Amino acid sequence: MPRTKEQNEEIRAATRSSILSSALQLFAEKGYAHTTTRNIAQAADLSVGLMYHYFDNKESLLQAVFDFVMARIDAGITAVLLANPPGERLPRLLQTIFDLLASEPQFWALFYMLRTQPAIMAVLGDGFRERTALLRSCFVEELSEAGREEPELEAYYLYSVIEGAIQQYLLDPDHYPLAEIVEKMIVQFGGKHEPV
Amino acid sequence: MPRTKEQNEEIRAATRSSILSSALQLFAEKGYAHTTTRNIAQAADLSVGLMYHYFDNKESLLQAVFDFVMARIDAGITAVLLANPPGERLPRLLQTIFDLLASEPQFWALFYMLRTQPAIMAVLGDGFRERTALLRSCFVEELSEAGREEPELEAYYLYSVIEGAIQQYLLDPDHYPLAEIVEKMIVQFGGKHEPV
Amino acid sequence: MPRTKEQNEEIRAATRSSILSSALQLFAEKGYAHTTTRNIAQAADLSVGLMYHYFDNKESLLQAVFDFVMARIDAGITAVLLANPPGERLPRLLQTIFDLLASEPQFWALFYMLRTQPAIMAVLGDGFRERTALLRSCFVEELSEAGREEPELEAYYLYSVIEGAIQQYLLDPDHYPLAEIVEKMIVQFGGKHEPV
Amino acid sequence: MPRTKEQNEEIRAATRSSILSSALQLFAEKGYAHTTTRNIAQAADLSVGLMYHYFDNKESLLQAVFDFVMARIDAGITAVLLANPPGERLPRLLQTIFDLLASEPQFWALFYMLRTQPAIMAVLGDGFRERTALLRSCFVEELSEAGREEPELEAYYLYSVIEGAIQQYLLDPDHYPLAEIVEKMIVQFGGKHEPV
DNA sequence: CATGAATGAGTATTCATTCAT
DNA sequence: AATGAATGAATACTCATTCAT
Repeated sequence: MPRTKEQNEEIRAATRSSILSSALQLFAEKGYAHTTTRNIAQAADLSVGLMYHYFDNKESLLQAVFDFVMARIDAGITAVLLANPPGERLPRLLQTIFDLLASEPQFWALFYMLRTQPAIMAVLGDGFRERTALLRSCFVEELSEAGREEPELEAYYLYSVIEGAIQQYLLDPDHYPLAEIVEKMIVQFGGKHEPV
Repeated sequence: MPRTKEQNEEIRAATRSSILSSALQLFAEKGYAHTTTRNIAQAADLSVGLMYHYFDNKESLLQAVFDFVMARIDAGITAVLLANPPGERLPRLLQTIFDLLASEPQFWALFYMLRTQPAIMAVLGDGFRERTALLRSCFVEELSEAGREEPELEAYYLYSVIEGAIQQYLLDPDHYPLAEIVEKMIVQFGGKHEPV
Repeated sequence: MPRTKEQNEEIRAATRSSILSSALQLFAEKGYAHTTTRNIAQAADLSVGLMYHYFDNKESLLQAVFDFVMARIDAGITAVLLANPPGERLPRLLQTIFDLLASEPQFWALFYMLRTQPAIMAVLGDGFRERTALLRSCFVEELSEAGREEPELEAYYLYSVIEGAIQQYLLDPDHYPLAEIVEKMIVQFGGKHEPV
Repeated sequence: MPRTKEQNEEIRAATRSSILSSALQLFAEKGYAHTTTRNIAQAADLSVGLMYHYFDNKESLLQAVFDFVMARIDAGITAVLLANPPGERLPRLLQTIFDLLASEPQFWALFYMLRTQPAIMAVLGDGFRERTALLRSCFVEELSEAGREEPELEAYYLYSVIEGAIQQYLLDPDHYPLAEIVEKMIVQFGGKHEPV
C-alpha cells in the first residue's frame, strides 16, 4: 500500500527543511563555494541523490536558503509593522533586527557573505536590492511620521549604521558593544523630533 | 648580454605589480573562487608557470593582494595623520576614506568580499581585525582629543557608519547619496564638542 | 471485493503493454541510453516502482521491447509464408517489410539503433543474427524455387539492398524514393528467372 | 628555456592524434555512451585533465573523431575522382569504399553507430546528410556518364546496396561474402550500359 | 627568466534500482 | 498491485600546481 499523499507531503516537508537548515549552517560556516553538496547531504543525514530530489541543483538550493532566511527576517519585520502604529515602530524594528542578530547570527553572516560575492549577486542581486529598498522605505515612513526633516537621507544613514553594526558585531561578537550601539541608534533616530 | 641586476629587479617589480593588479581586478570582479590562476596569468599577459615564480600559490597571491590594498589605504591614512594635529584629523580621515572609495571602489569591494568569506577569514582574519582596531583607535584618539564624552563607544558607532556607508554605496553606487552621508558623519562626529 | 484472477491478468497485460509501447516510443526517439526509467514510467503513467514489478531491470525491458518488435515483424512474414506458395512469396515479403516501414518507422529505427550499439549487441546480438539468418534463408528458398542460379549470394545481396533502403529511408523519409526502390527490387529478384 | 613553438606544436599534434585514435577505437568498440572520458585518457596513456586541454568536452571530441574519420574516407574518394575520368570511376569508388571497410572496419562501425543514435544525430546530423548527398551525387554523375537511363534512382539503389552490404559485413565479417557482393555491384552498376 | 604541457584530486550531477508503506 | 522516497555508484569536467625544456 502506498503512503498517502499527506504522509508523503509530511516527509517531503521535513526532509526539505532538514536540507535547508543544514545548507544554511554550512554556507554560513564555510561559505558557498567551500560547501560541497556531499557536505550538505551528510549534515542532513541523507544521500546526495535525495538532495537532488528536493533541489534541482546547488544554486537553486542557495536560492531556497536565501528565501528561507529572508522569510524569517520578513516575518519579524511584518510583525512589528502590524503591532505598532506608524511613527512608533523604529525602536521595535531595530530591536527585532538585532535580536535576530544575537539569536541567529548565521542568518546575517550568510546574508552578507552572499551579498559581497559577485558570482552570487548575479543570481540573487535583485532580491537583495528589493529587500534593501523595502526596509529603507519603512524607515523613511517612520522618520517621516516622526517629523524628521530629511527622512530620505536619514533613512540611508540609519540603514548604513545598522549594516555596519551588524558586520562589526559578526567580525568580533565578543567585544563589539552591540547593546550600547543599538541604544545610541534609538536615541539618534527613534525619538520624536522635538522642534525647539 | 645578460641583464644587469638592476634591470632584472626592475622587471621583477613590474611583473609582480602587474600580477597583483590583475589579480585585484579579477578577484573584485568575479570573486576569489571564480578567478582561476590561468585567468590572472592571462590578464597579466604571462604564463601560468611564471606566475608561480612570483607567488607560491593562489592563497599567497591573495595575501599579497590584500597587503597591497591595505598599504594603499594605510598610505592615505598615515598622510592625514602626519599632516594634521590630533583633534582635527577626523574630517580629513573620512574624506580620505571616501575619496578612495569613489576613485578605487574595487579596493573596498575586495576588502568586504574577503571579509565575509569564512574560508578567507581563516587566512586573513587577524590582519582584518588588526586594521580595524588600528583605525578605530585613531578615531578614539581624535574623539577623545575633541572632548567627546564616550570616545570608545562613539568610535565603534562611527566605524559602523563608515562600513555601512561603504557597502551601501558599493551595492548601488548610482543612487547612494554618498556625499551627503559623509557630510552628516562629519557633522555628527567631526566637529568639536561644545559643552553648553 | 478483490479483483478476480482474470481481471488481474487483464490489468497486468494492459499495463505491460503500455510500458512496452512507451519504452519503444522513447527508445526510438531518444535512444536507449538517453531514456531514463523514470521517463518510461511517466510516459506509461505509472510509478517507477510498479515498472519494476513488470520488468526486472532496464535491460530486460529492452529485451522485451525487442521481442515485441520482432514478434510484430515475424507475424507479417509468417502470414505471407502461409498465404503464398514457395516461389511466389518474394514480392509479398518485400511489400510486407516496406509497408511496416512506412506505417511503423520507429520499429525499424529501434531495430537499427540497437543493432549498431556494441553494448546492446552484447545482449541481443544472437537474437539479431538469428533473425537475419532466418529471413535470409527464406529468401534463399524463394530464389532457389524461382530457379535463380546463385540463390545464396543473391539472398545476401537482396538482404543488403533491403537493409540499406530501410536505413536510407529513415535518414530522410521525405526524399527517399522508397516505392520506386522497392519496385526495382522486385524486378531484380522477384520475377521468375527465364533462361534463354 | 621554454620549448619552441614548433616543439609545442609537434607535441600537440602527436597528443591530439593519440587521443583521437584512442577515442575512435573505444567509441567503435563500446559505443559513445559507454566510453568514459577516463577510458579514453587511459587508452591514450594520459591524464583526464590533459584531454580537456585538447578538446572542450566529450561531445566536441566526438565531433573531431567524426571529422577525422570523414577526412579519411574523403581522401580515398577524392583520390579516385582525380585519378579516373568520369564514367569510369564507379568500380574504383566501390573498391575504395570496401577496401577501407576491410582494413578499417571500425571507421564504418563508428559511422553507423553514430548515425542511428538520435542524441548524436542532433549534433552530427547535418554532417551525415551532407556526406550522403555528396557521395550519391558522385554516383549520379557516373551513372549518367555511363548512359544509364535512371541515374538518380539507380544512385539511390546503389547507395542502399552499399550501406546494406557494409552493415551486413560488420554484423558478421566471417561469413558475409563481401568480395562476391562487391563484384555483383560492379556488374550491376559499373559496366557501360550497352543498348541493344 | 619563461613556457605551457601535463597531472589528478575534487565536485556537481544523474540515474538505475530498492524498499518501507 | 502501487507509490515515490531513498540510495550511492558512476561520470563529465575543473583547476591549482608541477616540471621538462
